[in-house]
Parts: sequence; structure tokens; C-alpha cells
Amino acid sequence: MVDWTSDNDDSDKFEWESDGEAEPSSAPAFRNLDAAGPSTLDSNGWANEEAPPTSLVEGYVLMGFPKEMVLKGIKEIGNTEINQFHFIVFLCLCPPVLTRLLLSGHSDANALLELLLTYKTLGDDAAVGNCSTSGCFPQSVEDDDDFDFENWDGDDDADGREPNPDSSGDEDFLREMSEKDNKIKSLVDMGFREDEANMAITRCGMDAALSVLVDSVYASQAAGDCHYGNLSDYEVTGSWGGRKRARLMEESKKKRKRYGGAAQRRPLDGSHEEPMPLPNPMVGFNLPNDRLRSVTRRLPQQAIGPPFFYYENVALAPKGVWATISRFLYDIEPEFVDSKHLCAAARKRGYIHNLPIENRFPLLPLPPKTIFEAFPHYKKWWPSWDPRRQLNCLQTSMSSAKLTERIQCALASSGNPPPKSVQKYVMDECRKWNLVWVGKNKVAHLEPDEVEYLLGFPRDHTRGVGKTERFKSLGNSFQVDTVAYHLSVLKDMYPNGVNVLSLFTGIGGGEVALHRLGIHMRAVVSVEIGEVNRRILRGWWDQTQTGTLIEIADVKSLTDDRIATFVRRFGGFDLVIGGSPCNNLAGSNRHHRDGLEGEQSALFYHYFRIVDAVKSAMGRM
DNA sequence: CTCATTATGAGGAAACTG
DNA sequence: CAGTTTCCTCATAATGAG
Repeated sequence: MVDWTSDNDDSDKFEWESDGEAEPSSAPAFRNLDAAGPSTLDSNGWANEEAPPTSLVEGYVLMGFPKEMVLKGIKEIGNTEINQFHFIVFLCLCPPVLTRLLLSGHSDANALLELLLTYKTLGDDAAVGNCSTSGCFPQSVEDDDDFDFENWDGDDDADGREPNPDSSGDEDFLREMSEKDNKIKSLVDMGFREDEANMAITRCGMDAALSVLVDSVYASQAAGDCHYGNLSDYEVTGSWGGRKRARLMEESKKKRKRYGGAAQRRPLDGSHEEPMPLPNPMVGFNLPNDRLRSVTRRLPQQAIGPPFFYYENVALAPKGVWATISRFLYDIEPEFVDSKHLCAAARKRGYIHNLPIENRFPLLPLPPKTIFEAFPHYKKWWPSWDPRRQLNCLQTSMSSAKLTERIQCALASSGNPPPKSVQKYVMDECRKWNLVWVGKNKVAHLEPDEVEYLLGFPRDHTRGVGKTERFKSLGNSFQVDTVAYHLSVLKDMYPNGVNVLSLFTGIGGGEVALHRLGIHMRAVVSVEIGEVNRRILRGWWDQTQTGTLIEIADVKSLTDDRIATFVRRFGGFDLVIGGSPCNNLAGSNRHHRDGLEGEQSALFYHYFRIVDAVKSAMGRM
């Protein structure tokens, strides 16, 4: 056994090997990178990489059907009652389809044929009567128009359903379909039945947010349509509402009233459209060595564990997002903390958790809170007109070398001190890109090990992968000191260690925090989509831990059944921790800041689903 | 193809001004 | 109080080099 409180203590210190110029040659920092130990398989023996298709259309394409054909098929069947079975039957009963597949040089045509024939047999036995009324069979193809598979170019809009003149009908259709597929799939993944999901979309419209759809399903259940599993518990909690909430919380346009101070409480009962106000200063419920601002809180009854859970995301999300997140996570008030109060870099984040907030303690040694304390050697070239003493948020990408050059030119061709206009230009860029002064008139971005240090990770934690990847992974991570401060209350509660379910693990900020707190992890089940991140976590784990680590790639594949299996195997989880993707919420995303319904950020609903599944599985223990 | 580099504002809230 | 300015943001797509 290892002494959990004292190993690897050099991770606390950041030591400069030289003047910072030296870039040590990359040595493999991890052991057993590719050695897939027995613990990389779960108890069912499933491999880690398996992932279900994300949509019906995609699914068939993955199965080897040409996309155009899939689209056409779905169109013919009708897009309101898409059913995997119908579609397979449709394809089976179209000999031209089979012919085309077999002639198309598909790499696995025989296997495909076998699959189709299998389904065909099933279809003959069971389902013909089932769909004979819907006109979903090839007849409908033929009496519609002369559907010629051989000359089909995939751009056939002759069915007249699409009045779209610009011949992008298929694209629109595809987009619409996959959007609907995704929503249905998300709802099904959350434990709803497919017909419930379909009904909700019909009621609320294609554009309804997922949260609205969920509400709609619950409302319909509460109205007595049906009861469905343990989720019906929520029908009686007032804030979930037994009534329809067919509005987008994100669309609240009400002028909001500001207030200062974190101590004030506000009803989160959804009876108003007031967005979630951010505290100023953003210090959370309390800070180390600052008992003055400490507050007490009372958790809603349904929020109380087990398990404890800890959720994180960006504080400055689009309007209404945090109200929605909070509503799903048992109406717990978020704790908004800017990590600039604990380290030298800002990081405004919201945390929703059901941990006690009394008797927290920080990691020691306390991290430096200013740039000069963290990196003394930058003082030498720091101009007096740069007033920064802390860094802005550490992001996922770094500035270009061209920018350093432009700034150098601008400064070289002006006096000392430079005119205000030049100062403003330089300061704007420095603040935007977190640049530091490394020479005369010379600024540069931080290095990966500096970011590791600021975020509270051991040095070289992300070493061994590309520099770009390191910045990306670190930029997406926790600030360890901040999270550890919140998790510190677990130490006395679990002297024998904890079992952790870690979602969206990334490079393992939560795990590092627990380790640095001296909390033993008996078992960690980690879900992380990024292969690089899984490797980083595995490397760190093998170096520092003796417990069991199970890595899973896709959160969607962590079904309620598998969760129940893990709960039985480990005797329950003590902590469910994770921050769901922020890239559709973050302000720096120019292209797809789509809010909580964005492609990645919508995975929040899986966080909710999984916490709830753990809750109910542990309730049955 | 992969990997690294570079250019690319919107959106929201706080601070400021009159 | 309304209008304006300032500030900040767990990013993505196009391009280029190998």
C-alpha cells in the first residue's frame, strides 16, 4: 500500500530548471501507454471504444447504406413515424437496393446481405401487418414517381414534398431529420420511451429546446398518460411542475435586477423568468481564510445524496442556461467562483453540488495569486504601463507568433513609454491572449507547463502529447485548487477512500484534486471521449494510484443498466463528478454558441440522467 | 492524411458617463 | 436612468507544412 498523503509531493512545487529557454527533449512521461490492462474492460467485458450511432440516418450510413438512399427511404416511409424496423423492411423489399449494394463494391456486401436477410425473415414473420397501413413499402415508391435506382443521383426532389426551389431539399431534410433524430435519441437515452419523445416533439415543435421537451414529457406523464419508472418521482416536486412549460427558458427577455453578494437566496421555482444573477465578487459560498463572507445553505430535500455529486460549467453562459441546469439538478443554487481568488489566473465557473460547505480547507501550499509570485522572472521585462497582476482565463488555444512580431514592431517603432494608442493596442492583445513579457518589447504566450502549474496540476501532467493538444486539454480543465477546496469536506467523511464516477473527465482535474487532498480513490469509472485525455489520465493513474480505473469513451454508452452493474460491483458511488462540455456556451466560440442545446453542451442532459440513475440504483441497494 | 499555425467577432455583463 | 464604452470569454474553421 501507498501512503496516500505523502507520495508524489514534488507535484506541489513549480521549479524552473533554467531561464525558460530550455525546451527539454520530449521523453515519454507515461508508462504503459498502450498496455490495455484488464481494468480497461468493464464487468460486461465490453471494449471501451464502442459507441452507438448518433442518429437513425447516421446509423444506416454506418451500416453501409448510401446516405442518399437512406434519405430517400426515410422520405418514402414518411418522416413522422420513423422506425428502424420499417426502414430495414423497406430496404429488404427493394431488390434494386440490394443489387445496387452488391454492385457498389461495398467492402462487406456479403455481411450486409446476411444482415438484411435476417431482418427480412423477421419482417415476413412479424411486422408486415404492422406497417401495411402506412404505405411504407416499395409500392409507394413506384406509384409516386418512377424511382430509378440505377440513375438516381441522390438529388431527387420530384416527389413534390419539398417546395424548396434551390434544390437543397435533401440537405434541409437531412438536417431536419438528424436534428429530430438527435433529440429523440437524447430523450431515449435519458430513459424516455421513443413514442413519448416523438409526442413531445409533435407538441412542442421541432425547434423546442431539449429541456422543454423533457418538461413536456413529464407534464404528459403527470397528466396521467402513463407512469414510467423512477422518473415519476419528479412529478410531485413543485419545481418540476405538473404543467406544461412550453417556452424556452433561454428566451427570457426580462430586464433583470442585479444584486451584490453571494449570500442572497432566490427562489428557483421556475415561476419567473429571471435569469440566474452572478454574484459580485464571484467568491462562491466561502473562500479559504475568509470566514466573513461565509454563508449557510439548506439543500432541497430531493437534492440530498447519496451520492454526492459535483457539476461544473462556465459561469457566463447564455441567458437562462444556468437556470435550466439548476432546475434539472434538483434546484440547487449554483456556487459561482472565480478562481482568481485562489490562484493567479481568472476562471469564472459555476458549480452545482450537494456537498456540505462547512469546514472546507484548501490545498497546501496555497498557490501564488499574482503573476510575479508565480513567475518572478517575468518582472524583469514587465513595463510599468502594463497594470496586470493576474492573468485572464486560460483558454484552449494560444496566440500566434505573428502577433508577437506585430507587437514587437509596434513597440520598436515608438518611444518609451509608447503613446497611449500603442499601449492600448498592446494591452488589448495581451489581455486577450494572456501574453507575458519575456524580453525587450517582446511578449509571448504561456508554455504548457506554466498552464499546468496555474491550474494546479503536477508538472508534465499532460506531457507526451502534442503542444496544441496540451493547451486544448488544459484549457478545458478544472482549476484544481478551486475544486479541491470544495471537495475537501469529503476527507473526513471517507477515511477509507471513495468510489468515484467521473463524467467528462478530461485530463482528470477531479482525480488530481482528490489525490492532492489525500483522499484515496478505491475505484474510478471515468467517461471521456478524447483518446488523448484518456491516455493522460491512465498515465497519471498508473504512476500515482493503486485503485481500479475503468475508462469509458462515450457517455451515451453508459446506460442505466451498466450504471446499475457498476453500483452493484463497487457497492455504490460516493461521488459523481464532472463538468459537461462548454463549447456551445462559451463566449469565445464564434460559430456555434448555440446554448445548452448545442451539439456538445446538450450532453449535460446525460450528466443529469446518470446522476439520477446512480441515485435510484443506490436507492435499491 | 495528420498536425500545427493563423485569422476570425459575437454576445453579454460590468463599468462608465452625462 | 439610459446610452455608451470597456472588458472578457473551458472556440472553430481555413490554411499550410510535413
